[in-house]
Amino acid sequence: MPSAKQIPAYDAEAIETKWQRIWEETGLFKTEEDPAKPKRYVLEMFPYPSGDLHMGHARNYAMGDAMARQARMQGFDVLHPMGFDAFGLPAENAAIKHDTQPRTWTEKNMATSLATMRRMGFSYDFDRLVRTCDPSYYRWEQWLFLKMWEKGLVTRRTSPVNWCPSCKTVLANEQVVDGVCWRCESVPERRELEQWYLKITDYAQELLDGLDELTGWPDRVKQMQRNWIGRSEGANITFALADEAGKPTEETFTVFTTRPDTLFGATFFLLSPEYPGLFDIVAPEEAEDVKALCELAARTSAFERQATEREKHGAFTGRYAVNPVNGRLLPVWVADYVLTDYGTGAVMGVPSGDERDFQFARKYDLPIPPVVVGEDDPLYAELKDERELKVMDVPWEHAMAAEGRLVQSGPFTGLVGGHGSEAVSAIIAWLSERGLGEAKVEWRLRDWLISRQRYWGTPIPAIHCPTCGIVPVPEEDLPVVLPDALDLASGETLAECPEFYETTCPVCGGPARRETDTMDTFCDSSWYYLRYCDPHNDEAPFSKEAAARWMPVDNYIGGIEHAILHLLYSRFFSRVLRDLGMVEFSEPFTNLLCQGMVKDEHGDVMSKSKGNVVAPASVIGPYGADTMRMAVLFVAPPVKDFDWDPKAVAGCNRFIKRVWRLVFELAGEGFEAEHGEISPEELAGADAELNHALHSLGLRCTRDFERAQYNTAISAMMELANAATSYLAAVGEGERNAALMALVARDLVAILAPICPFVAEELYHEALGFTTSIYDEPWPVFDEAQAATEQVEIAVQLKGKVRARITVPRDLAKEELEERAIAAVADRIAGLTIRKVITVPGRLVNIVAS
RNA sequence: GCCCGAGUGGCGGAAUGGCAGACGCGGCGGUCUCAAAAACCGCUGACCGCAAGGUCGUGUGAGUUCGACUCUCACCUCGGGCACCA
Repeated sequence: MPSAKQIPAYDAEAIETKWQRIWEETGLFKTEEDPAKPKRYVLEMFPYPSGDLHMGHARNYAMGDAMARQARMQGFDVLHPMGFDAFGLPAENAAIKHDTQPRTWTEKNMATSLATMRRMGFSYDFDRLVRTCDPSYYRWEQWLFLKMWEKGLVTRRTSPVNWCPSCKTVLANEQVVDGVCWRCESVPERRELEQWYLKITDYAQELLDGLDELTGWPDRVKQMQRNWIGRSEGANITFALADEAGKPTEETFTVFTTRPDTLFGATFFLLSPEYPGLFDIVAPEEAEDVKALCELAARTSAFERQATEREKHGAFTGRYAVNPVNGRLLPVWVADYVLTDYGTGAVMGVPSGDERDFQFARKYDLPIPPVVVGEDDPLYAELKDERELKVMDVPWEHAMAAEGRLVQSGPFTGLVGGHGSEAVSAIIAWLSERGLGEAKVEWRLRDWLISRQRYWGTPIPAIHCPTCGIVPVPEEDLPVVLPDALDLASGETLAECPEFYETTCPVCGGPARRETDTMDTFCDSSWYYLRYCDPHNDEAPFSKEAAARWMPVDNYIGGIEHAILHLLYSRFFSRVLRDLGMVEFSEPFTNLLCQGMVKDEHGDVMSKSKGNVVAPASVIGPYGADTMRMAVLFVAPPVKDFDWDPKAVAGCNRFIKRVWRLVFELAGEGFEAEHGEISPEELAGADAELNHALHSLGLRCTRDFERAQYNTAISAMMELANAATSYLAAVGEGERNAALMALVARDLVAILAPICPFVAEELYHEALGFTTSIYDEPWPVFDEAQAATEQVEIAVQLKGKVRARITVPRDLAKEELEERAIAAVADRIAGLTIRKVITVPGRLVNIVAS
């Protein structure tokens, strides 16, 4: 018999401190490395240690921890590691500001963040902590760089780059967001610099194709990567420069176009202001104009120059190109809207087929002959019959159809044009036969610029020798250690630190200079997930066996802001490592969950400058970590943004306190003392109802865990608590089924455990009387058969509208069910003929009568 | 301009083509209390009705279906990605 046992008060802080200590002492969350168990690799994106963790981290890690803890209970060998993305510019800037060292600042922040992680009860295996600023880590990054170099994936070249004047370093293409530096929002300058690149473009097609296999990734992210990679199919077409007499010379230009079908509509020819050898072809009398235009382009920022609304500027070169398809002479112009680093830097001007060319033609009064007429054009019908129109007969107002039939296009007139159309193939074939062009694919993706002119990063392992050129640092000399104690506050850089850069050439032994650029921090985060598999290896970045055991990551969780940068770079690194024979897979992350942002009460992004940041500590203090964890998971589905709501937090705290009392009440003298055989078929009334609730809600909750829908998993727990509360209210103390109550109590605690670990562990011990950890308890088994009730409510519909509800035995025969349903609505269908009866067993009967 | 998402009560949000609004917040009423807080119980989409009950209702309009928040088409609004990329 359950006794009137005194229920202790719920003291979150005491409980949480206690279990945090015990879990650490017993090493409960060390990775087991038990090959008999199936593996599960649960990973949250590691933080940049810029201070303490914020709400976004708390939400991210609460999800990962729920996943890892549940997987463990389900019998998986779980790898759930954590680390720090510890190199980066904010540390250096903070060090300059406070006259300290980046390492000191970073160490302090890592310690603070670690304390918060422990306080939150995240079940990380801290023995595997990885910090990218440790030589034991970046040594292997330098090693990987050397391997890539050997493979020909590292290049050093001079090209126009984005230089951030405030960060005093170059930026990767991906790091210029909306025309400004992703970090400090200053406008980058365009500079011609020699820099280090990784040839990610070698993998462009594969990175694009691989997206189709990633069924566990959100479509949104895959779409963003597709946009970023930007594959365009078209053709390269050769145009010859004309001589004085208008005859083709030996000098040619190649243009890339996605619309070769509009070739007959070309009326001018364009070169970019940076086109190599431009001034060799400019006619002397036009040189001044062209020069002015090039200077204007050089003065304009890259972002401004690429703004869609910007007015186009051009200058005539005084020369003509020959359209290979009809011999027409096209004036060659220089235009500032032509990009130098996409395609060939030369473009054919088709004003009727391209909005930009159209604007240009209107401004400089160039002809605009239509070549594609759309279906809705009045000319279209005429065209289908005649198949030919006189050149220049059609006014320019008919321009700008993306798809339609070709006009004024010689032998191709009448063909269907548009992207990937028959006209495109026909013209490419025609050009190919004559050696004037070929099909070509272009990419928006550029090679990854990885060198940074900053101190706090992984040194690039290269040496500049006056005799031998640029040579790699020999493997045995790794790591190239980043020196401590530069006087950053006075502006000292690696390039001014002879202790660092003075060295000898590994080839000739002569005096040489060490490379003083460091690597982009995104290199650090492109392979850290592999290091976790084998974090203490000092022979290799990781062993093949360890990678084979744990990779790929089964569940990767992090913010959408990494959709392009980090997630694309990591996919690239994985493929390189595969081609180096170090791993067997191509895709590093099987399932990806991008959690939404936590915003403030008014829907604004939390930021220090706005002063609207809610610190995790402000919730953990008054309510405890369990409440904090539940709140960030309950308020919204994982992928959605949510606005921080203190009321919702209080609601979660109320629920935890309710469960606390409820479990003590249900558990009686403890699980062992109370539990006994329960024969489901003998349960009746309230007992049967409670048992049904346990199994149906347990199933729902389990399924919601599996699809990472924590908000609905929690509501299933709440419903189970409600069912148990109703049971206690409805059944007198002497009538209660103690065994059933003990079972409900144990299972409720078990399903709560992944989300609220502290209170679950405490209840498991103190209310239910267990002595082992709840994380050694298997996930409860819920039974489909017991989830079903004997009586079911059936909706009776008339033509799809619910008109009555009847309660019948679950296994009632179809005929009888329909009979009863018809009887229930007899007065409504009196005088009508029943045309059809649709029955969905256990749910509804729909009667169609007229 | 191109490409993705998303529109459901006062709010956050639930619903394998089958009883819309689970669960929570808030609100209203009650129990307990000298009182308040806490806790607990009940009600809570809109409109009509004393009530039984009825009508309407998932951004708008059409369609498919016995039946549509769910599928199809068009449109509106919001959010996101790409963008002088030829």
